Amino acid sequence: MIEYASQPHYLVAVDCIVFGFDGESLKLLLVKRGLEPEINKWSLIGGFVGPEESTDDAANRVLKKNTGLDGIYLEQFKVYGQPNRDPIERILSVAYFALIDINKYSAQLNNDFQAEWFPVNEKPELIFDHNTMVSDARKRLRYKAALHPILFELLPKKFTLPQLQTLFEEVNDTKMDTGNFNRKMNSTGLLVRLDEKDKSSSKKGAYYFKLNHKKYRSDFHLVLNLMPNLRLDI
Amino acid sequence: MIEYASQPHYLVAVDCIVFGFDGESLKLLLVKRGLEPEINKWSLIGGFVGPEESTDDAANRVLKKNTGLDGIYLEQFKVYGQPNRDPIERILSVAYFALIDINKYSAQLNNDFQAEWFPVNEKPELIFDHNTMVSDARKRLRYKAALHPILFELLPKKFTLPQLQTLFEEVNDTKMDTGNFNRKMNSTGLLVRLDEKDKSSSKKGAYYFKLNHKKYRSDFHLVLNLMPNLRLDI
DNA sequence: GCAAAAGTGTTAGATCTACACCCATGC
DNA sequence: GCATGGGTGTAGATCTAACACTTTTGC
Repeated sequence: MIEYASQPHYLVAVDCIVFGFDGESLKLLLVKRGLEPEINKWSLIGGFVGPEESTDDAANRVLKKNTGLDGIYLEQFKVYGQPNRDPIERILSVAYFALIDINKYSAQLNNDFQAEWFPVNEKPELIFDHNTMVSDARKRLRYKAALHPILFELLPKKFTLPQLQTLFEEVNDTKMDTGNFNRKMNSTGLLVRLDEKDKSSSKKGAYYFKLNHKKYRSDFHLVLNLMPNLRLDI
Repeated sequence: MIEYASQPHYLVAVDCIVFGFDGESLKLLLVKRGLEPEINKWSLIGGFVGPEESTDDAANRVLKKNTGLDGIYLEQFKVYGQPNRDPIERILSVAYFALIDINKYSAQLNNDFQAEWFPVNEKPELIFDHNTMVSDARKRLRYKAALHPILFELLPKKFTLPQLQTLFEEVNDTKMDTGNFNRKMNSTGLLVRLDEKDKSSSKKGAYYFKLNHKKYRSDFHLVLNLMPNLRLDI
């Protein structure tokens, strides 16, 4: 007869792949690890799951501690459960990806914690299986972003169509046709054009848009066809 | 300074939502639970994760034990990590959904284990949060099946277009236009028509098809548009 | 005026949807 | 011959991809 008491118990952690976007490239928030083994090496933001909290709670707590932010877009995407993924002791890690508005929060991040933003294609080597986690998270982000408008979570309140297109191109590692992109975005009803223009990157200037939050909430689960020729790994 | 030793350890389990299809309705494989608490109540197939195995290994082992089958289509989809989900002690559960060909394996299942197939809409109440798991698994199956040809995993070697359509309709809880469905399926290149017909459900008979395995493997990650007007929860 | 980025228009082709219509066969 | 489920055809609407074109404005 199987009983609970005779079964092995394990450490359980959460790790967060935190994405940001600075208008040019997709970025990743990494921290210098604060405990042995591999102390002071780059790692994902993570921590152990406490006895009174769910894994979601733990991920939010860890993010809050490292970024000062509440209410971040957070999505659990995979458990890493290989018995030997940590050299000291078995730890199961529940991985989350997080999307944050980099502009809003960068000041706090860089001062209060040993956190640093890296362009996603120029990240340092990470500890353990964190490199795999990042790779998996990028795939998952790509998948979700092709079907749902989650990338708006990465943008500031005001943004331009060229910025939005760059973001899509970064996430999908591809180039898109501007005409078709604009038409598609405008047809979703998710964008509200403002009168103001951003002239920082062109003479003509690009209109600022804001998100139609009502439409965003109501149509979030509607599957859009945001990327042509979609081929997705996961 | 945080150290591993001072952190809490938890039980970790896997639970499998096993789907089957008998040609008419989508089914769920459930077992009578074999340990306290809630012994002899209906539950998902599950078990504790052993010290030397990954969670994937554990899911495969548990499935093998309960179904006699190797090489089942298996996909991890969520961790259930609420601290109080089990009344005795905290257990984190890694949930997998599995797709199996019901015809091939039903004999073994029903004899050797206390396993039973239930139509997915007529399942009994399950223990703990297993009802939520089933509901989440159905959503995830729906999502994936709308974009990738995974439902073939549920079908026998030979199947007809009407059967396939019924399966899609069951999974998505909707009705589809036969003409459009057939055209779409044939255009994927995934089907190979056989000479034989199934006359069991009509006078004219429906051609049997088999899966083009090569195409299935090569195009698996290509995102198809298998369902119109898609709205997906997860 | 010219260069450069933003944004609009156009067009051929593909796909989608709804629905009408033929097919094969057991009774 | 007719009912029944299987399967095909078709026309209009919609969507797509590619690319040419216009707009704006700092220099």
